[in-house]
Amino acid sequence: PRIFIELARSYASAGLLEKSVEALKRMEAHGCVLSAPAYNSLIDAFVKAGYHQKALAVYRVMGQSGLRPDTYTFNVLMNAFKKAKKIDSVCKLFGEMQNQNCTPNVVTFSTLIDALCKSGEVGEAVTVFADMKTRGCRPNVFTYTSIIDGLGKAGQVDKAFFLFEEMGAEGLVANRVVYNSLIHGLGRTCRVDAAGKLFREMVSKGLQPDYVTFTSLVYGLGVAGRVSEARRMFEEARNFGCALDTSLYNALIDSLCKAKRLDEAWEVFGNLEE
RNA sequence: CCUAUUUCAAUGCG
Repeated sequence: PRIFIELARSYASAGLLEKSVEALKRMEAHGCVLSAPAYNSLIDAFVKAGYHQKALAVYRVMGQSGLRPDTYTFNVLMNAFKKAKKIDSVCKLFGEMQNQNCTPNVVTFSTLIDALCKSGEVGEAVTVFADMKTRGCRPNVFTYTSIIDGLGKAGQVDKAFFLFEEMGAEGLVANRVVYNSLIHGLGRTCRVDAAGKLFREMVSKGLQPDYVTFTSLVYGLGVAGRVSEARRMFEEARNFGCALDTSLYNALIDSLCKAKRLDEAWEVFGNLEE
């Protein structure tokens, strides 16, 4: 079945609906069972390629062939509409799956929470977050990252911090992405010292900071007007063996320009061209 | 773009 799914996914990434479904169905002629996971995989491939409508079309084909959509199916579709910024459709699907006695799992809740955060409804996200707990679904690191990021972007860094600590108390191990989210949130609100402290903390735990980490730190220092430190942090990235990404240069040049240190900005810009 | 993935979700830049 593996081969047919892979072939179907290839067609999907090229946006070919008919061909992909045909490839998937072909497995039955070869004695394989065409199951829900196979359809889910194909739907996901269309979502990843940005074809939300075609993903939905496959979902309908699935229903017509008598297969019940499962939790994964709904998760993939909710993610599709989240990416398309159709928050109403995400919520609708969430309700729909429960009408069909399909149980939401931690991915379902995480996706919903992330969708709400990204559409500016952080309050709603917090409600859902509390909801999932009372329904016996434990948030994981993905869930926490979404809500921490959402709160940070909404300027509610203190709440974000609170949840970060709650996460640790729940026995979940913070990874690089959570740290990055919180550091970014702190940087936006000029709380660079707290951001720096977290940076050291993540390093001491053996986590490898990446270009996202450093971009957030440099950007935060720049916004706070602490340009020399921004320059030093940029060098720090080099010391950590972090690839000097364009976004990192961007953050530094931005900081220098804001501080009217244009000569230095040009100089850095010159390094970028090589 | 970057990243990631072979059934699903999280951080960056433009």
